[in-house]
Amino acid sequence: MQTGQDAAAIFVERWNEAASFEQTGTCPVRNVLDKIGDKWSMLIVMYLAAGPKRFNQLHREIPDISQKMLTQTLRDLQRDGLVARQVFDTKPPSVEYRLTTLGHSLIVPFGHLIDWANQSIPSINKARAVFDAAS
Amino acid sequence: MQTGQDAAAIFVERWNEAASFEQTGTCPVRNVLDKIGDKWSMLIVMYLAAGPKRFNQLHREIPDISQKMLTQTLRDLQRDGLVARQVFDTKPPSVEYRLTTLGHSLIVPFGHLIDWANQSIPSINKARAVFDAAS
DNA sequence: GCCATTGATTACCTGGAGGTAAGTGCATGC
DNA sequence: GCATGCACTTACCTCCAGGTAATCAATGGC
Repeated sequence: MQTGQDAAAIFVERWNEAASFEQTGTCPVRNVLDKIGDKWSMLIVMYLAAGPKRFNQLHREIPDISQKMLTQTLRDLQRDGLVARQVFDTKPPSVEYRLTTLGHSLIVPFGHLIDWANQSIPSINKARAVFDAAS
Repeated sequence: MQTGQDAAAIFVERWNEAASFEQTGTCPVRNVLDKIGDKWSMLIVMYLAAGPKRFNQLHREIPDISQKMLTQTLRDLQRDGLVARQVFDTKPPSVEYRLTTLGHSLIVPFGHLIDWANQSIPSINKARAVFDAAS
């Protein structure tokens, strides 16, 4: 709770700080949250948490992602230093993706969020049912 | 780490489960992540963490949100049971928003994420600089 | 020769999140 | 009698994340 309050203060502060930038929404916290909110980043991180994977291996395990989005999301993760890309000079060149130390460190706090989500889903669904019934 | 791995497994499982639905993206975990990823939900939760606030009070404290989005986001949070709305029958009717118990419980895991983000920003920026230099 | 696989890139298109601006009904202040 | 504040609602528009599909260059199997 205390940590939460502190975090809230920092969060709001940074957010406001970014708001004063105006030109670009370069709030560092928002920056991270955008990745978490996008459709594929966290899914890929979670798949890579199990160990390094090749491009098409990921593609097969996540059938509903397009090649374009897989490439693009991996690039973004690589750019942010969460994922490392390694090319092997085999006959048909193969590429391996693995989480970096930084990438692995995300799994812990993100895991807490997922745990919260899973625990809270019943309450949320109940609240929604009540809300929708009254409208 | 262990918790993280477990969370990852549950996450991926649920995600896939939702993928099998096909018709609607009703993955419960994605459902929660969408709120966290959207532009205003978490900012409002963080502002309300400090205590109950009135509509226009929030609007003044977050100047760059539109009335439309403030109303809409508050409604969504209310529907999910994260925020409670209380109407006072004063001469110009006033409305107060406060976090529910469920809403407060989000602050803890979300705070971990923010902490991670703040701690990791230097690494991320460095990684970006390196990546951008090599392209 | 034909086709598949590997890891991409590119052009084109759509849906929906979110912004802008105006309007609403009521009450108080000047 | 006009403006202001409160808590919205509505119509309209814009932008971009993400999807679809075609293409690429090299290689090995049939």
